[in-house]
Amino acid sequence: MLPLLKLVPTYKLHPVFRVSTLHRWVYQCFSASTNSLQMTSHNFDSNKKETDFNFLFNSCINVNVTKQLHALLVVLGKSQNVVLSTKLINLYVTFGDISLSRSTFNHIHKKNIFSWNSMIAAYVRSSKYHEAMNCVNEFLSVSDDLRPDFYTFPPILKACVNLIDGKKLHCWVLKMGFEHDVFVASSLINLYSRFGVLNAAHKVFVDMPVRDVGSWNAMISGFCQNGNAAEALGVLNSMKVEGVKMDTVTVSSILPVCAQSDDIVNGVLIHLHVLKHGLETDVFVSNALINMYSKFCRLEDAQKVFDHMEVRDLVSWNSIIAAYEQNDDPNTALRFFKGMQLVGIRPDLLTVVSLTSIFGQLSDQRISRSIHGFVMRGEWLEKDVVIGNALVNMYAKLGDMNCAHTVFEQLPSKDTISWNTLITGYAQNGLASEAIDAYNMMEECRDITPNQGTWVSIIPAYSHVGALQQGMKIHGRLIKNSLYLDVFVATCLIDMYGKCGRLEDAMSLFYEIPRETSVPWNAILASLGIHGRGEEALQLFKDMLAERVKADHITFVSLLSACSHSGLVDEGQKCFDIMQKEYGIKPSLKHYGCMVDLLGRAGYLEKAYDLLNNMPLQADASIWGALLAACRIHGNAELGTLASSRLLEVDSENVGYYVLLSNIYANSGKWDGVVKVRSLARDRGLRKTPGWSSVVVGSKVEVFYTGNQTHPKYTEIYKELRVLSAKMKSLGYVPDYSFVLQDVEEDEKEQILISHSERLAIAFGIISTPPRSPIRIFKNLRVCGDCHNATKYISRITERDIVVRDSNRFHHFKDGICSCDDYW
DNA sequence: ACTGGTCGCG
Repeated sequence: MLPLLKLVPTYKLHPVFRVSTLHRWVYQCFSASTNSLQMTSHNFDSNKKETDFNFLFNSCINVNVTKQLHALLVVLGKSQNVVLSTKLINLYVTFGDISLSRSTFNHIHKKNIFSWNSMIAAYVRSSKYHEAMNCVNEFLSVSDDLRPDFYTFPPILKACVNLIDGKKLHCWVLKMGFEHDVFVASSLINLYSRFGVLNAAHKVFVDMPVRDVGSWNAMISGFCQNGNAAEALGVLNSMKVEGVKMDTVTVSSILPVCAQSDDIVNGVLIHLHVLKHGLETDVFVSNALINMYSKFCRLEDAQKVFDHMEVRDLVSWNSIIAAYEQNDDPNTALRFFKGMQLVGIRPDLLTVVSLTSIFGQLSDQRISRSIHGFVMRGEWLEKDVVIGNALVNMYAKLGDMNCAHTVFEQLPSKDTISWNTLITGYAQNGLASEAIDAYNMMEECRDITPNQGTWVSIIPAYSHVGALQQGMKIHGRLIKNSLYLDVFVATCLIDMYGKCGRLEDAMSLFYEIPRETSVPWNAILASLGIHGRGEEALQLFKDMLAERVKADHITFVSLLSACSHSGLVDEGQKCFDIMQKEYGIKPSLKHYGCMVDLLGRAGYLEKAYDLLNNMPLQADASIWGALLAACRIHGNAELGTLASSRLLEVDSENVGYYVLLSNIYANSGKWDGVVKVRSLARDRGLRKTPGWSSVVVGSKVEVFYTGNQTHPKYTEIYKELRVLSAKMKSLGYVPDYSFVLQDVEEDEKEQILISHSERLAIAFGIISTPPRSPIRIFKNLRVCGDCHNATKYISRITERDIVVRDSNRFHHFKDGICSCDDYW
């Protein structure tokens, strides 16, 4: 007869009121004199049955009280008693002292199956899986008369660390006929789920003649942890059909699935179930609720759950801290961290991971360094890679890639995420070629396999420098394993094709991939925008709505900038309105920037200025910059002066603005203004962001910095530029010195214009590629106005199509004409 | 007397 359902007494923990009983007792035994100790032992009837000791065992609340009880049992001559010793083994491991469990176990002369089971389980409970397996082997070799029973298997199955052993154990279970025991079968389900063999797990599950809520939970969590949300919810549903009610475990494994599959309806329904059945007093449940609401960005709900908790553990605090940290509120997160310290809960590794992210967001250099020190002192770097990865990420967020790289180098072990973090750090700090170098080094490591995270960090780096060939190589590699269908990877590829001027390739990829979320739509809308195809962007937006894809704030940034690049003022205005009225999206600085740009470019300078003045947010440099650029196009020196003075208040470091202002003055003949701006720039000792341009020749990306004279082809490049310059002048080109800020003689100014990075890159492209082939240039800043003009002439003289992508948009030069004229 | 299934990081 198979043991199917058993009533199992679970180990109840120690009612506190009994503590005093034991203390009084132990006090009588030990704190008094030797005589009274003996007297007490005499008084205590040593023939008492084992169950008479229960109240003492129930009174043990920590390892010290347990030791006292242990000593008492020794005095009473009970140290050989297998029942009492087994209880001690379990108590010691409950309080985290596995070595005391072991020595207690060793002292038992006649070990029985109960004591072996407890010892094996004790190792598993303290995550010493290797020792647990050793103990099993010891058990099999030492005792001839004892056989494992169905209590032995669940812990062993849990300790199993590879699938091959798992399958052997499964055979063993079958041979001994334990496969229908609820606990053993649930453990098998759990084992197969851990190794991702869900069909095997599911087979064990369906073959079970009797299932308790634990078996359902094992199956559900198996699907959950392998990311099969639909199947998990399916099992949950049949559980409901069979009339089994969700318990705290079910709820805490299903809630993360709701978050993962963006299923807020089910999430809230489950929360209602929790409230109806009073499950919210369980810490696991409340913690899972906090995490779920955090993923849905519903911080009020997360906090409500947190506030109502009666008992909060480390995970609760970590969860609420991470909730605010993940939703860009580092200050509140920090307040909760302080609250946690106040109630005396010690931070663990994950707390520190959140803290690094918080300080990265707060961009506080000093505290960031102190947390680095804290990690080093605790030698936490050795404990887990995640903490090191978090530090690399923190320094990257602070823009300090030197420190990030140093920490990275010091990591005792590096995983794929370490590399991804480093690559992303370089890429997001505009150091694309360093990102590419890091990626190439990563490819050389044999034990590191790139994953989705790698692609989404390296592809943008390639598109940043216009390395179309390399990007396409990755695309080809991803087609082999279908990862290009991953929405995030595909979106990067779309963005890359867009930014590299291959709009058609971007479009065809877009139509190949799943489009249920706004993410790929936003990318393709932005691509259309920088190519000046505003009408098509608006049409695609209509398609997006027809396919019931929800537009978000990024959609509107893409859309507004598309309108702005194509001069679609009314349409842009309309988008701005429906964004607020129909979607309830509060415009951010980016949206206002697009609108100022849109109105300003089209010549509605006053309207743009009004909007800027009346917006509820503090204008930043990019918005004043947009207004200033518009003033330059339309030659409005007054407003331009005003904009630039405000601009220099918020960002006096960016030399580009001085150039713009000087250019405005020069165009309106205000030469004293030009002089003033130049001396201002000189006095501030401006170090400008190094401008660079890149050009792809063959499969190699060549990068040129302004004034770069170290390139191996330097002589030929400058020779070509001088030849071109003479031809350009004969066609009517006049250098525009207002783009030169330095106070030098005219011929030197011409030399400076000639050494602009975009000019060097174009010249290098001309001398390195066959005649009349097209040239693609990338520039990290905006193209200089004089270079823009010069490139028109160059395209005519050399009969080449020249495509220049700068930080703002595409410029397509063909036969002396550019696709856009408002180049600033 | 001993057994299974639950929450948090980049």
